[in-house]
Amino acid sequence: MLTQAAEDYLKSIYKLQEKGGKVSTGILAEYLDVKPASATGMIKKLKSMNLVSHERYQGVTLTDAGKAIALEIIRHHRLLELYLFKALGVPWDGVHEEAEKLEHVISEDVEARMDAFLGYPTADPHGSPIPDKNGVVPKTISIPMTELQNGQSCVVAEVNDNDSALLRHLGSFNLYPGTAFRVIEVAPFEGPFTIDIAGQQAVIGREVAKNIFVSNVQETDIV
Amino acid sequence: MLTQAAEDYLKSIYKLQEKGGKVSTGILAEYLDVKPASATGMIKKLKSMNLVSHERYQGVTLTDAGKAIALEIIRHHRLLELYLFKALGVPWDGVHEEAEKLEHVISEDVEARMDAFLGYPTADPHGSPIPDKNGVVPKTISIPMTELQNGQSCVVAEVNDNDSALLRHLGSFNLYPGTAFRVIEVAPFEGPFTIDIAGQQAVIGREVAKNIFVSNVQETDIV
DNA sequence: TATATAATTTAGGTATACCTAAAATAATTT
DNA sequence: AAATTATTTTAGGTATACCTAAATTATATA
Repeated sequence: MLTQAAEDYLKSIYKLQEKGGKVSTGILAEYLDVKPASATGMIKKLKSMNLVSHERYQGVTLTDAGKAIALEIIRHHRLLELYLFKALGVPWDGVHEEAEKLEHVISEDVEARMDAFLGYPTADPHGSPIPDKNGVVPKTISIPMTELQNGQSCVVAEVNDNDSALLRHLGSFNLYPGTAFRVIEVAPFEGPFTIDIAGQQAVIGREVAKNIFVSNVQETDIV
Repeated sequence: MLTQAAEDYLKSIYKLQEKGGKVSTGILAEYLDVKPASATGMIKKLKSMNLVSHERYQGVTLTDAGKAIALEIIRHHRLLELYLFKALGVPWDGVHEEAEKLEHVISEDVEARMDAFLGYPTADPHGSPIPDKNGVVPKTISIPMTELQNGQSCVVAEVNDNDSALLRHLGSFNLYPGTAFRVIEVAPFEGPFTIDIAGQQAVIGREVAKNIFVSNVQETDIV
């Protein structure tokens, strides 16, 4: 069994790898809120276990074995989030923190039972895909809300899950994955978005919109 | 926040204190499967936090603060066991091990939600009392099954929860808390018990019977 | 290209919680 | 009471995972 810290490193490397290019020691350290020297140490340890590849000053990459573990932890995390949300009614801005602790201790058996209870879901409460037991991640096609134009309608596909206050804010507008809305107006000069959600108007600032990803984008006639 | 190890020590001291008299370093170490020297170290640490009282060579006692924490952990554990059993269908011989890990990471919020889901229960799947939020332990009146006489009927109140194989064995006879049975015959010379459970006969050895505690004992006419 | 800046790694230190082996203390037996 | 045995504690060591500070290596600027 890996330590919790090692699991967190693998998970973080995976997420950073997904987001963008090279995962440097510094980026990884910042993401995990530790000092670069600590990241160097853990990278050496993970390398000795053949879970990551690493050349000095060149950044880290997950090996197949490391990626499999990372995906397993992410699966635990996202299934737990959805379970807490659906079965116990934990608000969506609280599930992340809770799952962060549980993901390291839940057994495969309990996970399978939650999976069955939830009907083998493919996305967590924030819209993030849940990898299956074999580490296959369901594909989701979505674009940042910031790319939307006047008059376009769409459905919320996914939102960033790492900011509780933001999630509460989005919740107050009902901006959950699955919710449809239409862009009434994008203010010029990178301004805020005025949108229509089920007949209600809402103004969404650009910084907030950056955290929202949408799908099913369609041109609509202005009513 | 206490470390997981410290919480386990407090919980163990509480349980050993319940069972019998003085909790010595050696007894505690054996119970936790660590060396006596390790127990000495942790006792010193807990004493410095005013969670236990300890005089060299005299055994440990929980302070009020230590007892409160011990009861909180035990509450977590037993609520989790019942939740896993009822909500997720985990077999009763598996819930202990699972709860052992979860009890240290579950939040008060999630615990309160499980408590409500379960209807504020007072006993776990093995019949052990669940302390309430204030640390009050529901009183249970029960006697060891080994004290039963021919012809007496009773209800299973509690069974020892620390042996999976035993629990599976009891489960195969339906000997769960709440199940009623009648003693048909106690074999002489400390022999096994022949009992009647819902019309089915079963033979329960003495070593097994020592792990079963019963209540509502009544004399019955032999039919 | 030389120098300044930034990123990374090494070296050495902290805290937790375990270990073994030896010393100290208590309890039991002769 | 003395000697043996058992228990407990001290002393010193291991592994994990973090830290700071200094040294190294790479990158950017003059």
